[in-house]
Amino acid sequence: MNTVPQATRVRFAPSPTGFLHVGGARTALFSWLFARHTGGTFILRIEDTDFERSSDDMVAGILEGMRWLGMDWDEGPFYQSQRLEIYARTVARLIDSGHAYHCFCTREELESRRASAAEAGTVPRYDGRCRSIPQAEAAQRMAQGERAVVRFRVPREGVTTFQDAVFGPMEFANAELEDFVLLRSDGIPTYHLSVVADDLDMRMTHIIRGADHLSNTPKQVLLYHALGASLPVFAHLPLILGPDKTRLSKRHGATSVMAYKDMGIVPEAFRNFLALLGWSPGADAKQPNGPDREIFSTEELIRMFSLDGIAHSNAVFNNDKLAWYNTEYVRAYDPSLLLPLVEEEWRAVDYQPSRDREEILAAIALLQPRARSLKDFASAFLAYFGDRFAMDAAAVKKFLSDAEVRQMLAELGRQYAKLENFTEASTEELLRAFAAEKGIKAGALINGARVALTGQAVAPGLFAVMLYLGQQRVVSRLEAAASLTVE
RNA sequence: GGCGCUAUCGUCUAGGGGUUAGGACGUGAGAUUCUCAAUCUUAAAACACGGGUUCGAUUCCCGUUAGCGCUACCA
Repeated sequence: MNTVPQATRVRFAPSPTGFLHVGGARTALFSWLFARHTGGTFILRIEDTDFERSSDDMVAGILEGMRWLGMDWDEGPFYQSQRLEIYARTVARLIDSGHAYHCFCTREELESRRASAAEAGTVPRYDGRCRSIPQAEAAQRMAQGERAVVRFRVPREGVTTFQDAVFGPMEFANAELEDFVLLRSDGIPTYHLSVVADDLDMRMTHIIRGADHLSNTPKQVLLYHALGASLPVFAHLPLILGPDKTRLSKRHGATSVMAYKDMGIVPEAFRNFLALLGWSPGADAKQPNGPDREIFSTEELIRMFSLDGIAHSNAVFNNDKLAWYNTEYVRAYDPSLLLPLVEEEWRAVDYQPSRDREEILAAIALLQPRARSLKDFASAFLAYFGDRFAMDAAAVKKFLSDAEVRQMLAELGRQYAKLENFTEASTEELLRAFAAEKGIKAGALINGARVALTGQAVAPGLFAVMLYLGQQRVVSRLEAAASLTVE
């Protein structure tokens, strides 16, 4: 076949029956990466033909999630609910060509037939009893007010085949397929019809979606054939599972991507993590000396992404690894780029730092080596951004429960007040001399001072903290240790 | 039940007819001593099972088992 290089057109087509969830986000990411890698077009289409379960809030939530992850789209969002004529036209064509027919069986009838089939132990498949109703008769019955769905006339014999870019050649016996519904009795299309009609209308070249659609694909292939269209490339993605290896769901906790934002995850970390769930850059990640690479910039991901690297087996979502990615990203950020994200966290908890921008950036740089998430800056590390901060009870108990130590810290504070050249070296020198004079281990004083100064048992090196905080704050916070009550 | 997909450390994965089966997360141990949720060193940890094919299978084929998916007037 003589193939003309064709610009790729790929879509992400979520159903707004829930927020953007992890699985959907991964599908979107792979589609987006593929479109960007191939220099093609990325299209967003909202599949809202299930009016009962779709809502505007969910659409907004999905768009928010897409933006958070930095996945921009070139066309859309298109809404299937606004494209009903296209589906009606498509169905009319299929009826005219004999590929589809009206079915007057009611839901109740179908259900009872399914039930008895189940009882008899046979396969509960639509028996095609309305297949032979002539079009004229069908038209007449509908004119009299009878409700009908439109079904696709699946060939009784033969096989339907297609090539999946991930799973390879696929073959399904037509006899396994039933005459599925294209148009519901209220005139709303079902998924199979709308997805094919739209993918055709929007000239999609690649259909990237979850493997849960693999078994649905032959039905759609049949539709393509019936419409005289050539097939797009199908690429099915293995699913993402929860820790118990069942399909990821609400039971497993956070399932909406925005929940991860709320946990203090930075979008780049989430994206990096997601990209390597079910896809691997293979040799591109190998380094001559040292471990394989795990951290990739967006540009690298786009450059390296290919359908070939997609795994065939399902993957378990690993929270620990996500947390590790987050840590790596949070620590690698330039403080000035991290600041806006931190500020968002502060707004969320209604916190206002009382230091100026330069100091805040310095504090962020000081804290980054120990931070794991954006949340750290909005809770544990607040003592660096202002004077309003909480004392961690466990830390106080561990290092400040001795009243004598608290008194010594206050006294140390008074000595610091008199220190002329307040530097890392001088503060350390003074503290160690003071400890020696008091006959106490320097470590005990250092640990106590850390808690007095930061409210936490975990902090950067104490004297770096002192230098950052400045003489005045160090003095007053140490002196305040004396009046601390420990239960 | 039928159909489909899948199977490498606990997890994510690399690899592929002959390898000490590689890396990452997590876990254990040790070091450091100014804390650790920091850092460094280090250890344990995998080819599901059974048959073929082959001089040789973890790799290819078949089967078994297990897991997942589909089997709607949901998508």
